[in-house]
Amino acid sequence: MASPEKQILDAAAALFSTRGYAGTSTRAIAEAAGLRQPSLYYHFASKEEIFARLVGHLWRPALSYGERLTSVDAPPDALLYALLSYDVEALRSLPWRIGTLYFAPELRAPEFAAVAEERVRLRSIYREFTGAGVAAGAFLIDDPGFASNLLFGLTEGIVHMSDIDDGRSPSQWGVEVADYGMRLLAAADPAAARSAGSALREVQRSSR
Amino acid sequence: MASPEKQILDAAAALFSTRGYAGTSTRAIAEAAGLRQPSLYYHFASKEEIFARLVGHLWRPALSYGERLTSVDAPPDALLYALLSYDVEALRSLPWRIGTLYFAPELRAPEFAAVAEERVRLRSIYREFTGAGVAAGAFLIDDPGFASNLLFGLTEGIVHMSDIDDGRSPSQWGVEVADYGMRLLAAADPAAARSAGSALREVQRSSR
DNA sequence: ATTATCTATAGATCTATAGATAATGC
DNA sequence: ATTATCTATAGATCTATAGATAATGC
Repeated sequence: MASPEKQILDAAAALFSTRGYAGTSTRAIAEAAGLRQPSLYYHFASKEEIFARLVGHLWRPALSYGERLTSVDAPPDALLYALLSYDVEALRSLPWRIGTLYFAPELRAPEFAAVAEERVRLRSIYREFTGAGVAAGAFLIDDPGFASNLLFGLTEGIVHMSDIDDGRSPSQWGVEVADYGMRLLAAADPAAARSAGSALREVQRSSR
Repeated sequence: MASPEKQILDAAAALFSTRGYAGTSTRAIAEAAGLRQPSLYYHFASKEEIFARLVGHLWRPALSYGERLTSVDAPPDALLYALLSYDVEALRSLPWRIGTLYFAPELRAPEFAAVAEERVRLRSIYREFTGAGVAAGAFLIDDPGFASNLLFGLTEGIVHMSDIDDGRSPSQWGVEVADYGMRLLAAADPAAARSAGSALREVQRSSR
């Protein structure tokens, strides 16, 4: 039997992501977790704290990985491939439809400025790798700012495809979306980006 | 001076899209529209009716256009180019950040099944044109189902870029995203798709 | 008479706290 | 004594209705 905290967080994740934060009552969370409404407050100080526990680190894994990649000596197309595939795999691995909380209006509130800032930093890493790739002639497009925004938007759009459950595993989603990303950027040598990018992923995986 | 209905809808659009449906009170809407809370009910039967007026037709323009395109005799890459550019232009033309309501959890409620179904139909048109393009050798990818989902996700991701206001007009957004869409699909002849697709847009525009 | 607003308020929530209770561990 | 729950409830909302009021148009 899972701990009460975990049961509360699971119930809240399911409810917040289907009905939204404001549309979910503490009573609904509690009952889904098998408790009475006031018992939540023994484990969490407030409804907002429950939400913060769920969304406080949404971008963290991809951001950490991206930041580590910035100090790796590898071609920019490989770096971007690795980041894209990691990011998408992480999104597809999220439990419930928790990724849809990326777009919860409450996340834009001042209390969650830190979360929003992590998103901005991740986007800027996409931008950096795209720009470096264009400069190096690895991506044959001419507007890295616009293209990297589209690419970032594409990854965020992934969370709305959680209703699509073809048989693909999260890691297959990662590499396939990364392949399409290389097409979108008109990669000069997508096969090289793929193999070098996948190699960077392996390094990541084994260093855990 | 705009009509009270319009002022209410404008206020509600701004509030719903920044705070969400459940997070917006009828009092907040009324006061933003310059009325007292109960006066809303002279114009609308319920809070939900206000929401329905805003989101009831979100996918309609693109869907209508897409359905008209299905009976046009043109190469599939041109059809897809036209649909993509139209869709994105329409999204970038929405007032406020109303497009973010595409993802409001309330839209998944049974009352809005008709809206959700329009989205599904639009997605299936994307799918149809993509499949036809692959069959005709116009798109050099091998999984039209997956690719068209990504493409559709990309357009939906556009609404989250409403904070990005580079100088581009909605129609520039349309053609540029369509250009990137052709890359994503590995179009065999993107320039042809662009010129034929743009021509289809012109026909559309002038027949209004 | 109709239109468009208002004040007042009913009735249903909702979050969070107070304080009782039972079980566990020293 | 501490831990984890419970019942009861305070106090603040929130949606929607009732019914008064003022202005407009026949």
